Amino acid sequence: MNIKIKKIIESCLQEIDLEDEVISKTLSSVDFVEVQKTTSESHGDYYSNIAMKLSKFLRKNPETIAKQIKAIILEKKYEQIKNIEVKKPGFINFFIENSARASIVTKIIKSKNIFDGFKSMNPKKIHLEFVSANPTGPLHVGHGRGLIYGKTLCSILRTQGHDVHTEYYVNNIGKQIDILSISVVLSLMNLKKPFNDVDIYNGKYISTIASKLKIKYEDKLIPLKNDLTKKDSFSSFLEYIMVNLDSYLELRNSVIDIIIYEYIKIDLDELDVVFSNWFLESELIKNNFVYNILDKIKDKDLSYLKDGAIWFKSTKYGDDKDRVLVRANGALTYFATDIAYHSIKLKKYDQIINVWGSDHHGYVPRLLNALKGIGYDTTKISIHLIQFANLYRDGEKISMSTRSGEFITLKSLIDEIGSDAINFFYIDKKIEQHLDFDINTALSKDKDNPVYYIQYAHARIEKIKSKIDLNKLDFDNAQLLESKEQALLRLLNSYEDTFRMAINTLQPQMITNYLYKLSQSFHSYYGNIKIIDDEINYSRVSLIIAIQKVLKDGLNLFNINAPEDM
RNA sequence: GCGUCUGUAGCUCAGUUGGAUAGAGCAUUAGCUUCCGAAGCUAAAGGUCAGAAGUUCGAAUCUUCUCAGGCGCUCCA
Repeated sequence: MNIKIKKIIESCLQEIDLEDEVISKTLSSVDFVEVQKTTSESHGDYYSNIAMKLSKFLRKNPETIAKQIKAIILEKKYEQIKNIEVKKPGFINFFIENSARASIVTKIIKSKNIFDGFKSMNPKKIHLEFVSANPTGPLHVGHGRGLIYGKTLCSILRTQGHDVHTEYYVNNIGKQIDILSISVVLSLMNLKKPFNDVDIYNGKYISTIASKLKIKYEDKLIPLKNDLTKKDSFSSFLEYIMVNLDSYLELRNSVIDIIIYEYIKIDLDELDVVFSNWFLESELIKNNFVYNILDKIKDKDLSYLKDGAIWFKSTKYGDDKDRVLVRANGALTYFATDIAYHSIKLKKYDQIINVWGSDHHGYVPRLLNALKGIGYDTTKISIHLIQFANLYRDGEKISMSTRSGEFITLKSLIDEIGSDAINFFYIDKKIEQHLDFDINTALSKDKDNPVYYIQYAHARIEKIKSKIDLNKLDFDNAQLLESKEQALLRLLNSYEDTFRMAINTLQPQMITNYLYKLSQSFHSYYGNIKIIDDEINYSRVSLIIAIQKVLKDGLNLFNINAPEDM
């Protein structure tokens, strides 16, 4: 409808005597004529600010221009336009006919899925990486936000018809993994020992993993115990193990496998998250890929050798200092393998999206500059940085440190509040916004809890449907003249604009906010207007069926249940 | 110190990309059950959009500065 009005205005402008110069300056730009939904009923359904924009060029009062435009449009008598008003600075407000407004009801009811109209004109091959938590323990609540946001992006992008490949990047090598493995070793040897250079992991899962590996490794470790007791730094301990336990690498891989298959994947299953691929960081080294990339960097004169390490010249791009690619001990940094990983993605995909914690933000320019330096088009990469989420219970903030083992696992949170609440609350705020996640709210069964409130609207409508004969369904907009009905129709008419904006800008919270508003409007309607009275008003039934459909398809986009009874 | 994100009602947050009188929920106050699910509805009250300057017909939104908070500034990942 707003496109129709836009066209009407455009054709109307032809009739105003604009100078050629003005025409070329204005009409040539596609979006010069703007038509938008009004925020208040008293301003009609749509408005345009065209008169204000033109006043600059015409050097005329915007209000007189607006009146001129109004007169021309009214003269032509468009059937869907009921009235036009000109307000204060020069707004032109359009009031459309009830029939035009109400047509959205049948349109929604007839549609298969309300998101069907959102297909992209040019579907892309998109690589979407999210979670990618280090396999050093089960997922905890701190991973939840990135996880849910990532999977929601996936749904949204697939709704648009993109070919989305989801990937979990597994950091299965590096210092943290050694710390983890040694933590298990210590548990296997029943050795409690603080190191002076690093904190070990000591969550309950460490001993669980140790018990699984006991039979295989205990005998091999016992002979080493005497010597190991004397090592009081982590590095010397690790070195001794690597020299004297020839199956250390095997043990390390077993630990990672257990964590991935018996913890992380189980947690992901609970939330119906399935990755297209699990990409192992070690694969980048196995086939020499990283070293080829390092050669490329060297060829571009972007790296140098100093103190036994290879450094990337990131100061050249404004970084505070240069950054290490290969450590003096020959080990690759995360930075080095990540450059390689992204170069693979860049070769195979049209667009790359990484969902990362905002604590990585300082790292982003470094990575992009390295990739740009060796000739890649980094505009294909977008990195979504997620701010931290804090959990609250009974008004108290719950701490979550992985290392101490005192964290709350994601699984225990799912068990407590259910996946619907998880799926909702983690995306209900803008990602740049710090998120306070209140467990009490998620558990409450009233208006305090938006998930419940939306689901309740859905269930209420279902209940009404169950009481009537749906074969008699009929729709006549003349039956919907109550102000609350008009408000609902206005809201339904805005779903396409809202959802399109949400989808194009990848902001799911715009959709959840809309669903909440729609539910609110419905509950108010329900509380004040009888739908089943002595006589059933089937137009009203049609209206609420349309509402229910929007609620259902909206909830389903986020993998949230739309219960028929609760 | 440098970088980055944030600052909107007592609290938690929206705000359709620069539009008209800034909106919800919670909390507070006052109402509504012979009636489709009260898990709800109807009201009231609550604001210097952190502050200042600028851009323009028009700013919570854009620019600059100041203040406050989170995060980052490892040969960690």
